[in-house]
Amino acid sequence: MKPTFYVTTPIYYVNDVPHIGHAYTTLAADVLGRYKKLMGYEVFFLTGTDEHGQKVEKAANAAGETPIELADRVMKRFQALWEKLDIDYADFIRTTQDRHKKGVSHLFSKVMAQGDIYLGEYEDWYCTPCETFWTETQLIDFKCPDCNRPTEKLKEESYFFRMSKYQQQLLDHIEANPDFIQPKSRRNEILAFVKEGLRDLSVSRTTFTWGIPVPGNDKHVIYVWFDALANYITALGYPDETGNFGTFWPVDVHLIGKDILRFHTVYWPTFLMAAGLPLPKKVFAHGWWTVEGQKMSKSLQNVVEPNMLIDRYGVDAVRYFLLREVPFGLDGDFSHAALVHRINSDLANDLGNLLNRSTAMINKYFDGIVREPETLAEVDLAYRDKTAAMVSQVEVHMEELAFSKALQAIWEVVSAGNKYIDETAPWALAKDPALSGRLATVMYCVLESQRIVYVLLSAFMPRTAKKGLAYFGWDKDAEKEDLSWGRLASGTKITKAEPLFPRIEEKGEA
RNA sequence: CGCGGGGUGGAGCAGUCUGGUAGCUCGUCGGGCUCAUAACCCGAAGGUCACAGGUUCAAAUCCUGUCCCCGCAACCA
Repeated sequence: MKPTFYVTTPIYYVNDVPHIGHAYTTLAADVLGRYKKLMGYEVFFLTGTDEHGQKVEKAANAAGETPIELADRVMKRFQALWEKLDIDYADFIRTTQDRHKKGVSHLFSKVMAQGDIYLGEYEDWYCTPCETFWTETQLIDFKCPDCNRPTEKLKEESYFFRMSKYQQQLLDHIEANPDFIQPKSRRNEILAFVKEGLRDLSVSRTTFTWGIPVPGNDKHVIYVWFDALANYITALGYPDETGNFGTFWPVDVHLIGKDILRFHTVYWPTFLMAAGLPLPKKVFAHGWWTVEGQKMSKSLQNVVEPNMLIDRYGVDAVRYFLLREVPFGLDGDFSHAALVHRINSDLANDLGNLLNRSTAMINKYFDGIVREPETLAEVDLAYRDKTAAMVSQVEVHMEELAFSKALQAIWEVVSAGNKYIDETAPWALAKDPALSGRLATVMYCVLESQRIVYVLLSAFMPRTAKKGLAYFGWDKDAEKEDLSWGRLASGTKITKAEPLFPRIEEKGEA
């Protein structure tokens, strides 16, 4: 039986339209999923949309539509983007779907039945025009931090989740599982946070209706985070614990942005503990993108729109850039200049040009026919070993979700290929017919190394990899076995490659 | 003194745990090659490793203090 791998993105809130941040998380999940699939895993990759809550209700009212109309509309924009980004997800869950609502109700009832959800009330400061509750510490001069108008103290009936009860158990779990929360800096943050003490959490609202009703009390809707987080199991069929739930839970990794770390590493695990379910194996919080050095914000009008990027630069260039430019987990800066630079230098000059020069040579010297290599010389062996080492390095880096390092490891072999050509100087060998066997060997090595590069790249840049592999006679999906040296068959006819990534003339500013 | 991370050639980073020629990518300059998308390969210049003390034969690396930057600090999807 195949090993399994379950990876998720957050479900995106339909109050916002897709931007580069959403694309980033989803892309990372896609690459990880594709890589695991390549390595022989049965992969379940889940994404979706979060469609309940007061903000959606309000936004819909403002737009003169119903909440579900708004959700339908925005949800399609997410799906369209994922298609354009070549995102290969297995399931797309919406919190308004029946399967989800049933699962959430079940989870809520179960936790309540055992006494970990109780009815109480909380008292906070309410801003009537904003219809929002604020804690005392959030107020500025006892005025609403949003609109600066006076607030009044109001009591609201609410269901509470006994989160405090799970504080120690959660601490123990985090301490016993160093990889549970990554990167390490985030783990430390959460550890400090939990140590300060967990309060019980309000898990219902009565100020709006767009949500899943609390079982047995229609006046309340379930708190959006309780609702949203449960998607990770309802999509697997929970509460039915056979089927996908049995196969894929606990999840291998939840990929998230750093803004929602606490929900995933405090709330969600304690909900699961209360429900008696296993905890996620890993939660990884990646960083934020700034744009041209500035914080991305609607008011600055600098929100990067992924559709436009893809149209302008191509999907694989965007995929490559986002994962190569910045270590996963750290913040990074997006700029057109940096993107163009990556395309020209890494994709056109290094990767693309290597394919061109080598396919050009084999056509010039051997009419494009791959010949059986002779015994490998030292320089060939070093190159072959470096290629093999790359495969295991990529494995190590992918295990740590170090996408940038994985790509660097691949590019070391691409560079080694360019250097190898320089050192072996095939054009010199070609002048002496007696060296034809040697020339064939050099050609074989330079092509075979690249073939393996493209097999690995199939996780990162599926279209480019497909095009590249086609030159080596690969028309099927690459598999793990294709990563070993020597699978390029002699007799294969190789045509001269078209440029994979044409250089982009600089100065093309936004 | 709330907790945590960080300040290294023009830019972005590694190295700090386990002291001992300061490394990588990009940029700049010079050279080589000609198979290739004016691409590729080689070499050079450039840093008192935030600042001030201390420990040591020896400190970017350990200790103390100072300055500066950035996360987190509970109901926010």
